[in-house]
Amino acid sequence: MMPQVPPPEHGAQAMAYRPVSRNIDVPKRKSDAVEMDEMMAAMVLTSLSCSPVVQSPPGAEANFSASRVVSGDPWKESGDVSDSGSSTTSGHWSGSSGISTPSPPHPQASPKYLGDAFGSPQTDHGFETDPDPFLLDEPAPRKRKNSVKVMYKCLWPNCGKVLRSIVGIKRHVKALHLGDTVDSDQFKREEDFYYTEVQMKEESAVAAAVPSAPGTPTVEPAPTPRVTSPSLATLPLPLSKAQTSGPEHSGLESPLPSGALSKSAPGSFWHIQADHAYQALPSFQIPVSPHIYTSISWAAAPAAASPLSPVRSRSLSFSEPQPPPAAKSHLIVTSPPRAQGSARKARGEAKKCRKVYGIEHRDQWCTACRWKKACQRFLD
DNA sequence: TGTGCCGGGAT
DNA sequence: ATCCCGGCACA
Repeated sequence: MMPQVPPPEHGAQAMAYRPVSRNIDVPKRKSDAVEMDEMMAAMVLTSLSCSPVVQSPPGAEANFSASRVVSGDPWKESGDVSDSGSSTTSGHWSGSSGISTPSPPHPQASPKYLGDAFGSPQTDHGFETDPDPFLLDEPAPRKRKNSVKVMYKCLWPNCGKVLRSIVGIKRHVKALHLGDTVDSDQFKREEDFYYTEVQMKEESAVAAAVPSAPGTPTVEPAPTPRVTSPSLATLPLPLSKAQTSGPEHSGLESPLPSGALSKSAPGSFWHIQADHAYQALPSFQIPVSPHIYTSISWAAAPAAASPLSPVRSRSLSFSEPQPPPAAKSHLIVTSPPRAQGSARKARGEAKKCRKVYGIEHRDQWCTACRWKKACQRFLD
């Protein structure tokens, strides 16, 4: 897990990682204002029609930030885009990422995607829906009914695919019909000729969109202006999440939204609050790690444990001594049949402050240890 | 015997 | 609430 120093030749790619720069990026590529407007309209529409609930789902987010992942700061990104408590829903993260993770390392749009479009004509009953993540769980109730939504229909013979976003449709055209020569300048704008704008009622649009949602682990966000490397879209999320704690991002940490901090708080944060775990929330100092293990990484672990662990252990090196999941589950299993009525806690195996720091460094102990209370730093 | 920590006292 | 310690249970 090397720090993703942006290799020079990929500079352009890595630059488009965040919404901000995206906006900057777009106008640069689109010279005429009209198209720009369409673009903006599409984006506005999509964002409007997307409730926070929709945005937060990791699946969407995961894919969404695909290109940004390159920049190696997905955690923060997630905070940016939707700071709704995604950390508690970590299960989702793992789940969806688990599905999308095993991305074939092909630099093309996912093979199945292509295969579908070409191989099975039946997919084009005129309404194959936008495989963009928004519809993943677009909560219909949130929609403003009767509002008209602009959709984009592919005009390619026998295709008729309808997408919500202009970007999506362009991408579709490019990827499927023009061949994935996305970067070549000659096709740069050609895709514009292969789609048309369609106005449809929000409701029907949704109806069209939703059905495809459940089964398909889709891989692409509508408003992604970057078409360059579809494969990126399948980057495993947990991985990126794990990266957050890595020192390699330390430079980016300062602008972190506080929300993200409190939830994910990469190492840099908790040792600021050196010690009062005992009375204060343990989540700020070292004890945080166990919580992270259980609530986040743990959930993600089954699917992506191995890639995670190295990073994790590095960032959480303080709590290294304890083997997270094993210890936890063990605890759960054994605790119910707790020893004879005594409320006394079975002595933990984990090292405690005393052992770790020694009596001579008592000042480094956690407060609990200093007060002869149950250690809060090295929980069992 | 050293250690972890409960229970409770002092401030 | 914070700090401290006697004393017990455990390894």
